[in-house]
Amino acid sequence: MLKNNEFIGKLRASGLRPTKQRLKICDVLFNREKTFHFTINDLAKRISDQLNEKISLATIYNTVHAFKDKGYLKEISINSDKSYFDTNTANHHHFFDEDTSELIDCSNDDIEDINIKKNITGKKIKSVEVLIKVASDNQNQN
Amino acid sequence: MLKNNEFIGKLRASGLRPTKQRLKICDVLFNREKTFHFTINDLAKRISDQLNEKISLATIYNTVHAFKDKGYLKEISINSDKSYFDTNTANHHHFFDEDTSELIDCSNDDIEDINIKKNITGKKIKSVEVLIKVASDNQNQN
DNA sequence: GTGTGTGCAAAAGGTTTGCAAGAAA
DNA sequence: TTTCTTGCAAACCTTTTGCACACAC
Repeated sequence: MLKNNEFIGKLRASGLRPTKQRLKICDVLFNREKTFHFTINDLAKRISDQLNEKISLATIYNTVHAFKDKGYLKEISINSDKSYFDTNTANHHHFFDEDTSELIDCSNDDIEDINIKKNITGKKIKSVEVLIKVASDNQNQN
Repeated sequence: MLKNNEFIGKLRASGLRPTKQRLKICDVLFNREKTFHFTINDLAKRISDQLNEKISLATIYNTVHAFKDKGYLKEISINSDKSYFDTNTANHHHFFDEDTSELIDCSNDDIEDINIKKNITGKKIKSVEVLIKVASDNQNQN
């Protein structure tokens, strides 16, 4: 259970001023036990529901991007439409439930090592992400 | 090297009328040796460059979605912004070059089998996609 | 002729930007 | 006081939609 002081320290250490808005966003994002998967809209909704307060969308976008750049959030690739973020920045994979558009973590231990035999000249592998799309048995494939 | 007649047959077989526009799009998409990775914009640009002709964006979107639904194209998940499509509909994976935003095929043979030990109750796996992000050695990680 | 497809322009959704006012250092 | 941050509204980009006209059958 993280506290405001810890957030302030973390923000300062990253060169980000600990503003009221950023601390609120920290509270919603990181003051929890389980990983949080969200879109910007989810986050905005949580902020207004949970804190009964509004933070401008522009600020939320700013902050989420700043947090992502600083490595506190991870962006996840799902089919187009919107961006998904993840408070779990460890190396891991995802299930995407097509019925509900929900993301579920899949730890590295749940997938056997991925061994890539091909490589691209002059390029270095930055990340390997596995996305497993699931749906109820009677749904169509994407 | 596919010909117009083959396209007409394929379209008919899928319940799609072989219109002038669809045949042009087929020509750009499938009349080639190598896999083609594209965004809608890429495709629109190719059409106007290569055929010196314009097809309305709405029609291009319609057609690409129809082709995807019929299984002639595959949609690929990259970080948000726009949709990428692939003329290679076989089961395979991708490298994404962060420097150039280019996609490169990675055949199934280039990756050892992916063994998923976890499963989601009541859900069936629809697809497993591996995205390997690469960049020049001196680039930042995403 | 009937039903499908096309193209335009407008709308919609998510995201970014410019800028003035406000808060942190 | 200087610099960074916020918030609004407008702009932007990709994608979708409504509708009249055109084309395939």
